[in-house]
Amino acid sequence: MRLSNLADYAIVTMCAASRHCGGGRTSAADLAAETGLPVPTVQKLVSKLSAAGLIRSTRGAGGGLQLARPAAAISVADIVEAVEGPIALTACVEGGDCAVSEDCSVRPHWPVVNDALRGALAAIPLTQLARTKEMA
Amino acid sequence: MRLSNLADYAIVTMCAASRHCGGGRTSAADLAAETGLPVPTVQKLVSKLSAAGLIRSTRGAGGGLQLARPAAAISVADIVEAVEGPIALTACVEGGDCAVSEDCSVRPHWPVVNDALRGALAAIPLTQLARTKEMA
DNA sequence: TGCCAATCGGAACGAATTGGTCCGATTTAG
DNA sequence: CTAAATCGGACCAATTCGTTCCGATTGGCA
Repeated sequence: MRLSNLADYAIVTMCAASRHCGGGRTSAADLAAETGLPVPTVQKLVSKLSAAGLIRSTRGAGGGLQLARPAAAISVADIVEAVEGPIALTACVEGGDCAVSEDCSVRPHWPVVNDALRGALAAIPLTQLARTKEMA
Repeated sequence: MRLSNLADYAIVTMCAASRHCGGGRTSAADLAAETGLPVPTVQKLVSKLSAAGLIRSTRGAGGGLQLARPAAAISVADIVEAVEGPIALTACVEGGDCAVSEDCSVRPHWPVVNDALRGALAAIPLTQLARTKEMA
C-alpha cells in the first residue's frame, strides 16, 4: 500500500517543472539540481512522463522540456499512472481472472474500491501541490 | 499503486472466515481449501492477522480460529494494515524526512492524500465484501 | 556545409522486497 | 501419559524496483 519511490520522485519533479513552465524550456539536469534527485533518475522519469504525454521534450542542443498541459489539468493520478502503469489494486481488476478461486466473492467489489482510490488521487491537481508553505 | 498479493489473499481469507464465524472454530486448512490458496500461505496470513488482533487463534488438537470482532467492525483498511503495515504512501508520512530535499513542497500535502485513501478503504466493511452475488 | 556539443531515449546491472515453503514449539483430547 | 493436530517463526527462491551507464538524435555554430 505504498506507491513506489519513482512515483514520489515523479511528483516532485513535475512540481518543480511546473515552476519553469512559464519561463520556457528546462533541462532534466536543472530539475535534478532543484529537487536533489540523481540526474539519471530524473532522466528516466522524464522518459516515462513524456511517453505518457504529460511533458513535451525537445531534443538537440538548447533543447528542453515543458509541461504538455496546464498544471491545473494534471492530477496526481495522471503522474502515478504514467510511472506505475494503470491504477489497479489487484490483478483481478485488469487481468480478469484471479487464478485462485473461480467465483471470488470479493471480486465484484474491487472496482468500487479502485475507483474510490483513483478518485481521491485525481482530485489533487498539480497546482495544489505547488503551494509551497500555504497550508503548513 | 498495487497492494501486495498477500493483502489480496488476506481479504479473501477473512471473507471466508467470516462465513464460519457463527459456526464456530475453523482451521487454516479449511480456509485454504475454500479459497484455493496454498495451505502454508494461509498459515502465514493467519499468523499476521492474529498478531494484528483481527482473528483469535486457539492452539492444540481440535483448535481453530475465529474472528476477534464482528465482521461489520472489520474494514479493508484493517486487513491491509495488518498484512502490509501502516498505510503510508510515501516514506515522508511516517519517516519524517524525505532525504531528498529539505523543504519538499509536496510533503505537507501527502497526509491529505493519505487520509483520503485510507478513508476510502476504511469505508468498506467486511460484510459488504461477503455479499456474494448481490451486486454483480 | 561540416563539425561539435548538448540533450533525450533505451538497455543492462545490482539490490531490495515480496511470495512461497518448510520445520519446530505448544496445546488439548483420549 | 501418549499422541495427534494446530499455530508460530525461520529459511530460501523469485520477481520487481531502483540505479547507473551508454548510444541515438538533434540543433547551434564556425
